[in-house]
Amino acid sequence: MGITAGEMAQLEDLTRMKRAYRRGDYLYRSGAPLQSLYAIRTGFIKTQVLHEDGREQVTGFQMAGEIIGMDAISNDTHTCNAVALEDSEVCELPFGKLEELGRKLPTLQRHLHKIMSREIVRDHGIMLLLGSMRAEERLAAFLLNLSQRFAARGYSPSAFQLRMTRQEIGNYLGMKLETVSRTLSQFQEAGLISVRNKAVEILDAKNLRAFFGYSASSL
Amino acid sequence: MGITAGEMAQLEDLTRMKRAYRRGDYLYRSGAPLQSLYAIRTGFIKTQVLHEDGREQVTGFQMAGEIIGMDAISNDTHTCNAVALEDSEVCELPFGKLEELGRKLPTLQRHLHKIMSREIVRDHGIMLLLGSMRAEERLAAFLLNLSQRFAARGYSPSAFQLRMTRQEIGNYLGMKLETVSRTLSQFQEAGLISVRNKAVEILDAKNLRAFFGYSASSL
DNA sequence: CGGGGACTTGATACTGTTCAATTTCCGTGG
DNA sequence: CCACGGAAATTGAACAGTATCAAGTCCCCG
Repeated sequence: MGITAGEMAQLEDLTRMKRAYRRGDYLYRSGAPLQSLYAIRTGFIKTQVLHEDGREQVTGFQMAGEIIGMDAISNDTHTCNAVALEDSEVCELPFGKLEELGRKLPTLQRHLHKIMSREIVRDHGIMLLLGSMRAEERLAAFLLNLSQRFAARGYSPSAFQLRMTRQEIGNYLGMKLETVSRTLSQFQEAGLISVRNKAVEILDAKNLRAFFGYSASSL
Repeated sequence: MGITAGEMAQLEDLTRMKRAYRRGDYLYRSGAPLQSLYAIRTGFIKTQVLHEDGREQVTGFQMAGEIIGMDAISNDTHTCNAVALEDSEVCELPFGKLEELGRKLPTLQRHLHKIMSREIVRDHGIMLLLGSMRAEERLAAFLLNLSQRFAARGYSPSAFQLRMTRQEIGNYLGMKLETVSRTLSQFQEAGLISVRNKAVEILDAKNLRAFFGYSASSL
């Protein structure tokens, strides 16, 4: 690929600036100028857009290995908030350097493009979910998506802790917290899952999956 | 910016491959390999994602000056369909060349990044709309967004033709075609708009805007 | 260990869907 | 160019899915 030692060093430099955030801390806020993209190392982050009238929409829950902040490239200004849902470690990737280095390293360039594209595809999946699924289906999709992402990181796909409140889940999925709670209880009664507060166990992934047609791949 | 004559020529080459599509033609289909991005010159395109169970979701209506196809970068495969809603002219921009040229022309590179980011921001706006607005608000937002985009292209912001059916509008906005129809009639009775089939006139943008808090900027 | 937020559950209200019946529009073929 | 036929749109009535309001419990943070 023609990566020189100097370039390699630059790339390493990019990932060295790790920073710790406490639960509730903001990585960035809507309106802040674009400085960096943020690569999550550990922890859990939520992103949310705000509406002038006070409404807000959670646009995603991000975990280790995921990169956020790309909304800011469009106008050199962040258009959403990013908040730590638990204590987290995050790498700041100065976007200017990323672009510059991308010009020298086609692999890096391509990688950046794929990451942005993946976000677009994910968003389309959520539009499908919000636009055409019922509450049960949305929640089933949500749980299976979490399950899959935990599995991909070496954690149990069947037992995990929710890092967000019912309110935040509901906001993300376009439903009220009471509906989230009721639907979780309903899944539990049906023997599909077991819930106790934030501890969730998926008992019957197959039938849970049946709730919304098929795979939870693109959330 | 240090653009050489040769590079300039390459850039021009990119935009030369214009192609005509008839109403109903597909620019690309879900599953097709990534070849190009598509810059719309004239006409109207809709993009839609498909779900295994047959459900589909319109993810956008695109018009002159807008670029689509970025969903395909993630996996080198398109994840949605793009269909011409009327006869249209579209430039194909071979993505490989775009990336290559981006390495030489920082301005082009930055431009591509902004376009992808803009799509992400737009999608977040739609998530907000789908997740937290009522039918009236969604439709008002939709009409004002169209109005604004027509205005930006030198057309009347107050009188225009819808290029899509009630079904397609409803699918995009997460509601049924009957609800779209009813809500349009309701807006008309309230003196906010005038509708006759696909011909829409916005009579009272101010009060229409009041329906959903504020600006239609990010749709 | 105290208190406030998070969660659960029930009863009721309401928005939007579904089903159905017409009407209108528009593209196609004669 | 007109007539035809199927698609698109409108409108009504009954129904379903969620939201809303409310009360009470549980958890966990400081």
